[in-house]
Amino acid sequence: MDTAPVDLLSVGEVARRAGIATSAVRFYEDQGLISSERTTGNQRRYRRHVLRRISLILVAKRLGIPLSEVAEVFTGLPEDRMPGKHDWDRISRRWAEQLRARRAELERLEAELTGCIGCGCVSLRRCRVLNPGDELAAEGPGPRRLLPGTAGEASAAGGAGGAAGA
Amino acid sequence: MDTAPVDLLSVGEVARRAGIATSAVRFYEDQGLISSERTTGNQRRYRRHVLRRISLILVAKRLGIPLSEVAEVFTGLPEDRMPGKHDWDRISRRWAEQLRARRAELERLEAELTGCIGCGCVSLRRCRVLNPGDELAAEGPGPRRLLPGTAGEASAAGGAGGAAGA
DNA sequence: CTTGATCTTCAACAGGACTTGAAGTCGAGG
DNA sequence: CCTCGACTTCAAGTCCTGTTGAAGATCAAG
Repeated sequence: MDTAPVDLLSVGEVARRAGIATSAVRFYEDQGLISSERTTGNQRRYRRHVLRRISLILVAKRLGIPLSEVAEVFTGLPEDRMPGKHDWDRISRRWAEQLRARRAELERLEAELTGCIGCGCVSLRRCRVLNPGDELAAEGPGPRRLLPGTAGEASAAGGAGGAAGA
Repeated sequence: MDTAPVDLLSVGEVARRAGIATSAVRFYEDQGLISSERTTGNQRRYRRHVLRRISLILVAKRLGIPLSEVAEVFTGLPEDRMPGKHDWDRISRRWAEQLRARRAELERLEAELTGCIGCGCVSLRRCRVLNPGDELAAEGPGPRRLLPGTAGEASAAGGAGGAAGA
């Protein structure tokens, strides 16, 4: 169904329509998330449907989902046509689940922390959350008891948190 | 109140008790989150209360709170004594609030996304979440309508992905 | 005093998602 | 044809939280 060659967009056009920088568009292409054809002069020309892909990328970004994951779900997408409702269904379900898990984790931490505010750990000793590791040091290394293996992950959220800004 | 000089810990000791790497201890000191005295031979010697500070840092880390924020709350802490219950109260309340906000944001996204799964955006056009920015491009740059001002922030957060895991 | 463990500093790397800059090319209007 | 803005590539920088390595000093025990 691609009929008119008119539908080809330059990188600047795509960037403008998607509301991102041209550098980002090129970056996404480098990452294999979108693709383009070239003019005789070696300039990129995108088909319209890259805009939908970029929308998906931006949704993922807001959700705090890494590009690698986006790349993964994109492998199931047809390269030559618009992703359809079925595709979006599949992807949104998958991401909603990830979101749910992340929220649950946050809820757990929140409960722990607020529980601790009013709790009995008056002297701060043996508090579950604080877990000084001083008197308790003998039990083995450090206060990681609450987040078993995944400690590394949370990291910045910053982004995700959506908070901070570039 | 500091009586015995016996209470001075080397970097290795602190690391072991806190359950982190010595490099991390030095890093925290570089960042001004903890402090030390030096022996005549220029080696670090920490007072016991740095362990509590490190505990706070680790809690923050689990919460996905950046070190810069930790540094901020630390400015209100006395340098020469153990942080007390009052301090911990203040800090935990503050962090709990941030957590709450983060969770709320996630819930909002989740609702949006799951709402979208079963919703009427059959053709994916004019979907709130997807918001192609194609037909709608005229309204100004891009699909950032849902995250009013902060869109740029997410940036790397490598960690941020927060979620996803390192 | 010697040995070996621990310590010192400083620089560089990791990785995620981009941005910025340099140096040069293309395309469209006049 | 000229010019200017938009485009090209590639390298390097940014932010964050550390880790790793190199080269050398110090500490505690024997």
